[in-house]
Amino acid sequence: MDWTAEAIEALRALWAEGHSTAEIGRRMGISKNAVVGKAHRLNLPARPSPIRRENEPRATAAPAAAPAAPAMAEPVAELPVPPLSAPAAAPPAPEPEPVRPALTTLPPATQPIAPAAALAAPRPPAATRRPAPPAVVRPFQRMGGRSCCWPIGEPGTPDFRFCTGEAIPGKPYCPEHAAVAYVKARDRRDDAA
DNA sequence: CCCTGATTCGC
DNA sequence: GCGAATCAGG
Repeated sequence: MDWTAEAIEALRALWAEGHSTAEIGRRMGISKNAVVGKAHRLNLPARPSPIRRENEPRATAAPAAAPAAPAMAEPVAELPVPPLSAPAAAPPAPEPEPVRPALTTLPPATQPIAPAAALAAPRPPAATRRPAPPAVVRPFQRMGGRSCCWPIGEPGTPDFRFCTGEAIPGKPYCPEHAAVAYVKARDRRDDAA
């Protein structure tokens, strides 16, 4: 996994939303260990672990001087509520038709390119008009948020659909898919062609 | 068994 | 820094 800024952003976003590490791993196409490991390294707030590792053989040191736990407020992970900032403006954005990753043509710098990581992930169809997504919508979805453009499933098949996630403002994909869709220019330098 | 997250440690 | 292996609880 190459932890691009986008990937980290996606990890943070999913982590903050309370998804399980395995789930995040699934969504990002990486292992849960990778997720946990990275989250840990990023010092992301640990979530309630099912286990407890305090009976470590080293506590015996000087428990006496134990710093009386300063009434810590409970870590009520309060979701930062996505800034729906743009009050009335919510730019309808005339649908710039985000150039669907054309593997053959290499746009300049940071263009959405085919999910490189998508070697095992959904492949963006050449060009697909966005049909109304299935009636099934995740409760997370908020109004005003534009849906993620990431195609899921084989285009043309009955179960084909688009990701129902909320796209990052200014981007056509939700955080996790943006992580896969956008690759730093220098990173795809040579594997591009 | 399945799941969960945390830590360790070779790379 | 990374993440598989491992641990440990549900």
